[in-house]
Amino acid sequence: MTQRQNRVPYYLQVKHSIIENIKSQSWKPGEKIPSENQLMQQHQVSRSTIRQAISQLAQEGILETKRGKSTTVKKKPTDHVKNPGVIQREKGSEFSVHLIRTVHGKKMDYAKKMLGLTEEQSVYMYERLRLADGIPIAFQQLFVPEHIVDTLTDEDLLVFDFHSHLEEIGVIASYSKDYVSASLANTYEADFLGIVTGDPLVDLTRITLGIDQSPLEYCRTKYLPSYFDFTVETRG
Amino acid sequence: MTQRQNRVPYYLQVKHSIIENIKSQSWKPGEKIPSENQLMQQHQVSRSTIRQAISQLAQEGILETKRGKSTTVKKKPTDHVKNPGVIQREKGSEFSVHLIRTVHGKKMDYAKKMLGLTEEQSVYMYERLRLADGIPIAFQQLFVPEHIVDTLTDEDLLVFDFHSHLEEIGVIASYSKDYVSASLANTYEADFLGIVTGDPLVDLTRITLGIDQSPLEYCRTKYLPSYFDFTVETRG
DNA sequence: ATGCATTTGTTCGTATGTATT
DNA sequence: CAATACATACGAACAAATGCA
Repeated sequence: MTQRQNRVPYYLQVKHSIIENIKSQSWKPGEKIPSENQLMQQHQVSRSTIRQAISQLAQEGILETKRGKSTTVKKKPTDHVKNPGVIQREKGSEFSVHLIRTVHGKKMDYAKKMLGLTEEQSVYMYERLRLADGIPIAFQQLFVPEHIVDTLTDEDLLVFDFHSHLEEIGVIASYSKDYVSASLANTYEADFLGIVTGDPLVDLTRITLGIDQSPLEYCRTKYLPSYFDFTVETRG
Repeated sequence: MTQRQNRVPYYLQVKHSIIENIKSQSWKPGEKIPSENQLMQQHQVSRSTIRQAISQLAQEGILETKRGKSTTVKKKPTDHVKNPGVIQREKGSEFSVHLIRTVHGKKMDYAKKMLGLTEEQSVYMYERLRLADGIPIAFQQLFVPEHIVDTLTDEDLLVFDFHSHLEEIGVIASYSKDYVSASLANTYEADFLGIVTGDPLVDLTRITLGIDQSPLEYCRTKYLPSYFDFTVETRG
């Protein structure tokens, strides 16, 4: 397995071997990996070398070590986001979406402006309710240009994460921008969310562009503050 | 320096000692630190122990090592590199700060919890108003542990950006986290901000840690939504 | 409850490799 | 070329936490 002529340091070879085992699902998240002694014998290197590989993987958040217990493959570290340090999370365990209504037309000037559409082009607006464990946590208005709608099925409109769903059906997003603000619930929104008119909401606006810079979606979501986390970490 | 009866591992004692030297500016960013051999003799421990301390600090981004060259204190990348795509902006042209009041004590349990302080430690709270062009745009409560306050002058409390001001006076932050939410103005806040009780506010909470993970500040700022921008761009 | 085997954590010492000055 | 600096690697010993018979 490990070989000298490579001149790749042994500890890196061990590290890659461990990563391969995890990627191939031989060692699954939450499960034990072989002990340091076993790895020593498998790779025919010293314990220090094994430890160097493991400690690096631990610091990278891939393995989890604890004295006295076996080293395990760390379970999915919560969020795998494109923008390191930015975490958007809805709180709950079971999520679903309820479609309130669909509007199709050439009005909705503000949305059309945000999507960069011309006068003649038309827009679909989907008003949706986002639910966590059956409780409404957000009121959402999703604006999509007609030419994108043509590629969607009815079920596509009920997926919880429309944004990442776009990718799955082959529509590639190259750029998206989120604006965060606060607003207060109007009577219409409050009714759906089971709150009182005037309660505060986290107001999230997202614009997504395709690889050719053409607009894919303009989405405005108003969350109950306690069901939504938006955090930004800065290191260095 | 290093002593056995502590039962704090030697490598952690060395690590701490290095951090102290950096915090006290004895070893400045970009400059060399003593070689592993010198540190061995200073601390009277083996080279492996020194290396364990240094390699961890290197992985934490505090030191920079390179074969053949001296280990240096890593220079902090300038602000804009920190988190590409995340923009926080207050709107206006002329900014200032008004100090409403100062509270000092051992109550304020929530703030102490966020700062990771013990029962006996005390906290200073500064209630400030952030103004843009003379108009109040945010109500801010800034909690600082006593040992940080000791290093501050009265003028330090009136600077507009306390966060980046910390760096200027030599207190080095390694990590900060911002939470964004929404809340509604209570009567007290509304009064200062010139709005009506119940108006929505963007609720920004920031926690800043030093390089030794000790808490530097816990800050809660409530902005008038129209005077604050928080945007996140994602590419790829 | 006790004790023993297992597992990771800390520390030492030594030797050799490789890049920089 | 030599001296210095960090990097890799081995082996050994003991400590501390855990789990099991």
